[in-house]
Amino acid sequence: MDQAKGPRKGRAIGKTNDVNADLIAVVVAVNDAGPCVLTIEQGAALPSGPFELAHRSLQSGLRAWVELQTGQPLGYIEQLYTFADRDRTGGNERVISISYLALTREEDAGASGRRRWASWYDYFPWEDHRSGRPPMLEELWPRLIEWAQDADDGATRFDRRRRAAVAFAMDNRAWNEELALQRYELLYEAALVEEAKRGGDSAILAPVPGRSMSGDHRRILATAIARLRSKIKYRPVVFELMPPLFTLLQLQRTVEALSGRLINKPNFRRLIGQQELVEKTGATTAETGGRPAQLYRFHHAILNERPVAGTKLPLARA
Amino acid sequence: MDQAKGPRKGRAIGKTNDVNADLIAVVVAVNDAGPCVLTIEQGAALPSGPFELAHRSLQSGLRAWVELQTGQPLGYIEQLYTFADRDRTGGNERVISISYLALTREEDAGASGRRRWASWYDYFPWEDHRSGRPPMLEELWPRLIEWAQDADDGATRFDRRRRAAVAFAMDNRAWNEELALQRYELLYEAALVEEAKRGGDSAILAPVPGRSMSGDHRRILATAIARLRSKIKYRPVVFELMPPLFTLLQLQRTVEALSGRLINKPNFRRLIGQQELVEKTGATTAETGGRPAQLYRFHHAILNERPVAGTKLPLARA
DNA sequence: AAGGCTATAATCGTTGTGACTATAAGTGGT
DNA sequence: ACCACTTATAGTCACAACGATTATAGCCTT
Repeated sequence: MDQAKGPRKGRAIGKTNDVNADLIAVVVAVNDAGPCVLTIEQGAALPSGPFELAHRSLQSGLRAWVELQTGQPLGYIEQLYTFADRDRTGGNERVISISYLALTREEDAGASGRRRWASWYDYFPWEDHRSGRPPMLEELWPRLIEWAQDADDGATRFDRRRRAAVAFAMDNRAWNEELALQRYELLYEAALVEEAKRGGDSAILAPVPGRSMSGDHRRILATAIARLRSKIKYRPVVFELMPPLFTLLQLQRTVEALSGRLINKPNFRRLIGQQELVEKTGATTAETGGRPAQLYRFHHAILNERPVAGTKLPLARA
Repeated sequence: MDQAKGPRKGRAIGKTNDVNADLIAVVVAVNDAGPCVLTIEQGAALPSGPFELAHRSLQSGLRAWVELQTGQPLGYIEQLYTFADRDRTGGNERVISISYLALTREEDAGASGRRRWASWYDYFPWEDHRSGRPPMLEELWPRLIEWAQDADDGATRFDRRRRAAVAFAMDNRAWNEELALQRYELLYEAALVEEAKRGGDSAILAPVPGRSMSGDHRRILATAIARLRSKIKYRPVVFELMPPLFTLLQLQRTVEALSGRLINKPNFRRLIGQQELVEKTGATTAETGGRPAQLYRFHHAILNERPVAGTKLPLARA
């Protein structure tokens, strides 16, 4: 859809409104260790670079930067969010950041030295509920409550308390894995993450466990996690992360890695089966320890027939 | 979340990578005539303008442009999509467009001369199924089939035919209102809309009924419609379009206007009721002709408690 | 041979929700 | 006053979705 733009009124002459546009990629894969994100600078940053004239499109610019910085070719790509940073030079330049989510299979461990796959949960240890509720949550709750109490007026105290309770499953609420972004933003607002202290804020509190990243990259990663956790429930995107052949348990483990919670096995298999999302290959594998499992492949044709009703997953009704 | 950006490597010196960033707004309201979009230039364009240094954020820049061009203040805003236009000057400038969806109540009919509320379905007449399937679809099908047949190789023919069938409910398929964007893109690809012919393509076909817009504004509108039709099913955003007090039937008519299809009345009321999304005010209105209806208001508190499970709507299961 | 692991099938019961019917309470026309 | 028509509101029925659970099968290691 390359349409010429219509006439523009009120466009200022000259360079006063020029900006730089940055492309930032969250590249996700899943391996035995869990869900991973592709990083540079020893896990401190996401691959990124400016959108340049040489790039044919935003997506191709992103692919170029990721491949240059990490050697990783990208398959599935989806736009996440665009935001404008605050002036950082004070000059006549601003930066717009356009973030993308990419899904890939973790292959090609090419020796591009700067790249590194890091687990999601190194950055967000409170997000992994596959082995039950992380103990650190119980240490987190009182700190959030304290932050809520610190508010000036009663309305804000009440609001903070409620937001914290919803996001972090306080007061016997159910954990909602899709609130990953809200949780990070709440911790940022409460100055409980390292990033919140860079602005010169004289907050003294020790940050919560979890590795930080440069800039707002950890926030972008949280955005990607939330988006992906939501999307796997209604679109069959998991298969972008799977090898060509896989067992149903491998598929289930991948979904569990992403959502950060366990799934009932029989229900998972029934759901996958009745949606015709996979097809048997006839081959089996004995690498799983117990009874050899059927190897399946993704039933690509289904993508065409059912553009909407995607991969519903049995992830806790209420 | 205004975090300072980390150090950047590889940033080119000078102005070579500068771009202009445009903000484009799809402002939606619903009145008795149906779902409307705020336009300028007699319905030929959406409000838009460049992101400028004076703007504190992308959102505030958007609000400023919309208010300047139409006098309409905006409430709810949500980012839609960011795309890069192809070079249009051939020079060292590119344009990035950041589009937003805004929901508002159509009040303040202030005399700002350039503004005009236009019905969605003037631009997409095939999207309104509230009175059954639009007859024009039957004239559209053969043209799409013909386009599919025109493909060079068999695989493309098959693919085109299938995409057309899914998007436009051919072969007794069910109509899916969320595919508004796919439908427009398909018509564009098939050169059945006026916009497709601007590039100098020597297509001779007469365009399908439906008003066009300048640039790719109609495509952005289609994006907004698809997003909104999807979102009302899981988030209570409809209420942004309602007056403070409303009857359940008015609420239902609004949802029907957006989704372009009719809803079963008892089921709609049951769903709204059991989700506690509205609360009775005690007041009634007799303006509806029959038995006076209860006036409701949106139960704001519910937004806080249930951040996820939004407004599920009884819109055709399969 | 036993125990452990995984794969695979089948069952039960609750909830969600689409389709439908019935009743209540106003308006306007004759 | 009656009737036709409008809309509001409540209730029922049946089926499909799905969470939880149990049972059986097949291969491994020790």
